[in-house]
Amino acid sequence: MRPAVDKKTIKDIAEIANVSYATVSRALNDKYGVKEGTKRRVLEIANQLQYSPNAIARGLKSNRTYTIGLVIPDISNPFFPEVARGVEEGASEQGYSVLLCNTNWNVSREEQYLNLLAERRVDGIIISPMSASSQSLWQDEVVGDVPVVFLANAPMGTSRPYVIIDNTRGGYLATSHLLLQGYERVAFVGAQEGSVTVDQRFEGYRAAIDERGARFDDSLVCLGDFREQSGYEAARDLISGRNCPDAIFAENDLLAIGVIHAVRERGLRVPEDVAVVGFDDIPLAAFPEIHLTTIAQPKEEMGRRAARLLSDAVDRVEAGRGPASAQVMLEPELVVRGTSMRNTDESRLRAGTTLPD
Amino acid sequence: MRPAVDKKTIKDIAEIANVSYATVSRALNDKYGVKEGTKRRVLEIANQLQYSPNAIARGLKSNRTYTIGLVIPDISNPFFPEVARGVEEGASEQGYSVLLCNTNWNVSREEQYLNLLAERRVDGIIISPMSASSQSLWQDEVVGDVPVVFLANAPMGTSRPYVIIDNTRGGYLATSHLLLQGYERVAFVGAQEGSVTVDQRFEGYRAAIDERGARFDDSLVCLGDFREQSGYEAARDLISGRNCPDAIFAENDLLAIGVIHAVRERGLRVPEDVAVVGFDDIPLAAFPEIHLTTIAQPKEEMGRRAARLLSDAVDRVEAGRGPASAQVMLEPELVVRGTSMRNTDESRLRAGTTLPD
DNA sequence: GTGAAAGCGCTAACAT
DNA sequence: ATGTTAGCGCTTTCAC
Repeated sequence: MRPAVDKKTIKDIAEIANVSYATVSRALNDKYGVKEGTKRRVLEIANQLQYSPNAIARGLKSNRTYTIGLVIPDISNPFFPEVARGVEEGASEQGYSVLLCNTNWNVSREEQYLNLLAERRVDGIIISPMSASSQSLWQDEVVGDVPVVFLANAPMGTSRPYVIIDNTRGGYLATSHLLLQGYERVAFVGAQEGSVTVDQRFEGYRAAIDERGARFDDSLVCLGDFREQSGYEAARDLISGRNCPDAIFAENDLLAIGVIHAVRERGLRVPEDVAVVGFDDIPLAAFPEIHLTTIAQPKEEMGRRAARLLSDAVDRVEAGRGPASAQVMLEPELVVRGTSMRNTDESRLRAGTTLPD
Repeated sequence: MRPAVDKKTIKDIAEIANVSYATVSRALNDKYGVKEGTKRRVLEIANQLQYSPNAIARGLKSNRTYTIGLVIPDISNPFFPEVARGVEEGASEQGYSVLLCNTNWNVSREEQYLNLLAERRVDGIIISPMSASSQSLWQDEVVGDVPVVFLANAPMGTSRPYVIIDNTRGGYLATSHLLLQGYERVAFVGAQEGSVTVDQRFEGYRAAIDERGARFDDSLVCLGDFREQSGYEAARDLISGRNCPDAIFAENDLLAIGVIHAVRERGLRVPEDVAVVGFDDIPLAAFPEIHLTTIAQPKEEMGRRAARLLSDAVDRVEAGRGPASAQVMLEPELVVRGTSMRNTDESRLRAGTTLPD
């Protein structure tokens, strides 16, 4: 029971304009079959009344909400804001609004949100799932027939649309680069096991090692979680271990930064003693003070494309055509900065900018 | 005309359960006046049918959408992700979902979104407005009687609820700190003029200068926009000007980081030659490589409190009680790090961590 | 304890 | 060109 001025409806307009409210609806929606005069009058009155069409009612009738859900682990993780921005942009271009769903890296919250989105009858869902778990979630039980697009992280072998980069290739690029620079004992620092992206990046790492004739060493692989602290700890262990690596590939930038801190704290130099390559190219990585070599994902573009893909999927479903699923795999890009080049002017130069004196 | 399995409704359940659909509604909503037996049966069937209540229909009936709009300039600006996270958390605790509205620092998009949110009949709006402009927007024409809570940035003298920090005091703290460290010519670098927060931070700056008996110098004030680049340019100009400052208060951290880069590029040392203090305490500021002294805002908490405030406001409106407006002004906190301490062990120590050797 | 029916605001047949 | 009416899925009187 809202007090204040209750919102005006088409009936209010109809009454004043002396027409049926069907006519008002037609006029407002620019349907044909309305005399110019009445149309103008209706529009005029609507304006005066500050009429605001009720999207809820419209949605009930049309079965379309023009809303999509964006399900991500954590908006405050530096990887996601740009992605989210891309999604928002793409979505709003297509006339959709975005419900922000932060799962907090929590599988049950992910499922909760999926149910919520179903109840809200969103037109579609863009999700960056916590992969391992998601395998089961995506057995269609939860999402039903709502179009879904995976973003940045997709279950292996899914038939649904997605926008990702080639993570395996990314891992390969990173590791090859290190090997080509002459580093020989390249370690792998990763977040939780069982994550599809982590696994694939590791796969690329392995492939590069094998291809370049380096020796794979189990003790050079270190898993933890996705936070800086985890990278810090991993690197600390690696360095103080019996066979200290001379390069570390961290499968995300936050980890990589933690790695750098641990290395420096140990009194070692980056990249002279230990080189570091990250993954994602978060904004932090580009800062002169960090200047991290990394594998870039076009985050904003990925978001935008996911939104467009979803919009297409919705249209297709609406039109009765089946959910043909575009699966977009973008090329990762190696961005060479200062943490991976040994004995070059570049590395000295860059390291130099960090110095206060 | 959705194909596939059309969603089940209470009628479907009613049919199978051999009761009227009113009864189903009651059972589902746990209303009293339903025999235990039927209730269980209904629930059972609902479950089997994978029934998912239609929030749209419910919303139409109840005039409540359990959705709020979060209107911010740009989620990819490092200040906002944490704020958004807080909002999302607070909102979902209270049973609300969050529509993410990125205005892209664009006044007309801000207004567009406000209209959109009105059409969607959100239960309330949390907004971090682009203040100067917003003065007009908030003449209630656009938002009507939808509860609004301002976040981080509120129009001067508004009677609506808000959650902000004391920006004037923040500016004062930052500047005093610099003055107390013995710096004498403290410059002010700010984003666009006419922003309430910028103005207030400047006011604090002025107050501190006057109070500490320093001389205010017009040529030490430099306005631009909110990006790092702008801080960089401002500092470059200040430094090469006739009276180079020995300290710079930048009213946000991104600006401050730009300032630092300009100073270093000029061959000057931070903080020995030029001290820098920022504002906001974005995650970047805490990194050892930057280690920026700054004024902290409890971003996540602010978001959470805004969500709670809004929830309260909605409840109040719903209950017919007027929109009593809690206005929360939090204390800013000076976080002293390495960019503002001259000639102390602390500063040398901190600067030292930056060195690769 | 349960059913019948009205109605939330809108759109879309189907009349006229 | 416009009016009448049904109905989207649900909640909620009001009867029985």
